[in-house]
Amino acid sequence: MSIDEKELSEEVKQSVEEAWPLFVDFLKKKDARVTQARKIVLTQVFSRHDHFCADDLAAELSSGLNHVSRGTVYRTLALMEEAGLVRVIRDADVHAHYEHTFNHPNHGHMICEDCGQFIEFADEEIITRIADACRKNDFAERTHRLVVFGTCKECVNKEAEG
Amino acid sequence: MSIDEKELSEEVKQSVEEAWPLFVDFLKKKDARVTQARKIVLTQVFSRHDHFCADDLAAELSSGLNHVSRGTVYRTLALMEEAGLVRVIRDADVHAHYEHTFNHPNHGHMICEDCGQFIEFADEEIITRIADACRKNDFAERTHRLVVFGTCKECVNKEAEG
DNA sequence: ATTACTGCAAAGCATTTGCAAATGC
DNA sequence: GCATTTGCAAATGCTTTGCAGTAAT
Repeated sequence: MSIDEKELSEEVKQSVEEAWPLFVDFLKKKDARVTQARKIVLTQVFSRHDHFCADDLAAELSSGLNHVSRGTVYRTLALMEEAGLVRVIRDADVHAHYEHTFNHPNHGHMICEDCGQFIEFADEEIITRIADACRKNDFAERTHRLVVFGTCKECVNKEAEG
Repeated sequence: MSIDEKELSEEVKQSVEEAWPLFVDFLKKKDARVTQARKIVLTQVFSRHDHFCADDLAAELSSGLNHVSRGTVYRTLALMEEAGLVRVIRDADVHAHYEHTFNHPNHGHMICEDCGQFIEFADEEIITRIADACRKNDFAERTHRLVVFGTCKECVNKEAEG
């Protein structure tokens, strides 16, 4: 049951050929295993040109030769994100987070993935440029959201000490 | 059982005094009703200075004099967002959306709230400015996400025709 | 009076997880 | 051979919803 038998366009094949070794490296560095299931998921990801959601991908792999279970698809996507091979556009975090708008113009947020802290930052130019991009695309902006994920100063230091 | 009996700082009182009439106007325009529960939720929202999540707010209002049920808190927050009084920082959309990163630098997405379409847009300067902001805050960026919500050209036209 | 809103508890639903079997190393 | 992964199905947990009672207009 090799996945190479799938009908893949040249473009997809090439992406997979470039991306798979990167994933293998990542897995080895992590002392994780290089498995069939992980290759199938990666291939399916690169077979899609557009945006997709985890559940659709899982559905596509729920039957047929290249079957991978839902749980494994979710687990592999998380790994691929960690490896930087996939990006989350819209996340389904357990909690929806709010803030009030009153006298508080839109701004970006940095979220520390270690301690969960939110740091606000403002940049007029970014807001202007977003508005410009919308104008160019004839898109009527209602609101926007800019979130940066990473590690805050304190947590970086903590790690360095540890 | 008036909510005015709550101990509120001057600052909070003032925000509520300014924001409540705006919400009342919004509700009237919508032919929706101005209710005690809605005022309690709005007051609680402005009693928080920081970011909060829907469920925490619901927990705070789940007991005591100013009791409001979970369902109503969620429904009211949605109304307040529509009214522009509250902003969602991190949403719990049903689906998490992904895209691949390979040969595909980070960029923004406009999501049409009518048809669900994703439109990509790139702006080098925005990326640079985000990196600058992170540097200033000693924040180690792993990745960022920029999403604009609104209505695409086609859907705006559709509405105009309808 | 009429109609919308609320509370409650149950349902929804994407995602996560526990555990036995399978697979990579 | 041993440890990690997988598949399956059940659990999780935020959010939504149906319905009967309540409150706003």
